[in-house]
Amino acid sequence: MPELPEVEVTRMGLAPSVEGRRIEDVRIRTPRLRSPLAGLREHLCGRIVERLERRGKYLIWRCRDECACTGFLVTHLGMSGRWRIWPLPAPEPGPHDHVDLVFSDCLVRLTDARRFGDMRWFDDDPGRHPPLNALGPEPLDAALTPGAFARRLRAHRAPVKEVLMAGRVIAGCGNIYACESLFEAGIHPARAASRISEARCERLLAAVRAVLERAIAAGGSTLRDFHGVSGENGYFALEAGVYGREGRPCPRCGAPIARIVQAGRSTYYCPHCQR
DNA sequence: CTGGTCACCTGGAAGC
DNA sequence: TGCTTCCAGGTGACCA
Repeated sequence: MPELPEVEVTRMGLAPSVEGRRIEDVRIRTPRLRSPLAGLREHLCGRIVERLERRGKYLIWRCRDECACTGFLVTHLGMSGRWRIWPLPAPEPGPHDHVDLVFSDCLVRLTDARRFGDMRWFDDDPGRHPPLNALGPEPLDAALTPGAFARRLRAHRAPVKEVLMAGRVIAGCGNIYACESLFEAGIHPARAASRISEARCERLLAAVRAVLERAIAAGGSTLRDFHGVSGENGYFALEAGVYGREGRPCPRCGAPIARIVQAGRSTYYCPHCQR
């Protein structure tokens, strides 16, 4: 379900209900998602969620206990995960409701049909450990300069679409936003990253930022089945330029959108506008 | 290091 | 209607 904008929208939705609040109980109904969930209850019960942060597509729940001892819950929504807030008493959990974090007056529930999501505990800064330590810089962080982005991007010979999606040059760009950003920047997805001029790399960074910011402002509703933390319906508020539009006319030039497969994933692009 | 392939899961849509 | 096939927002292990 989620790429960076959906995770950021989720973070903003959850934060007011969890920040500064004590986790009274943790209910785990599934032995494992990507990682085993055993032990999470012991780590989380009684802790206070100090801050909810985001890194790429990961949420980082910074927690402390009564002794001001800090720890970190790192969660990922995989392909189909979502968090939802329920006031107490919450409805009975369904078959894909794997975890509840219970607070004094509400609970937040992780639902994930495909179970590609993840929850892991870290006793120290998760940014120093896999998987976060392999992530590239945050695309929306102003500290990332166009020059630095160009240098990093051009160090790779792989197709630029694959480099964007791998998350090592820049974090958080999944399949949809990688496609849309390349369309916006007029760059062919199969072009070797190393063969993109510095000027066009800079245009790509601007495109990535514009596309992500637009999606966040729209409430993450680029994904057809994205739901907010209160369950509000996902609807395509942002029409994709190319994603999922194979054979339909390019919004810029009218040429039919093409689909190719890169690294096992569908890539959509305009063969006329993207070079 | 690189690129390719596959595995992890379920459910929805499309095709017959 | 019902069965089969394909496809899906992500990651990471493994192999040449």
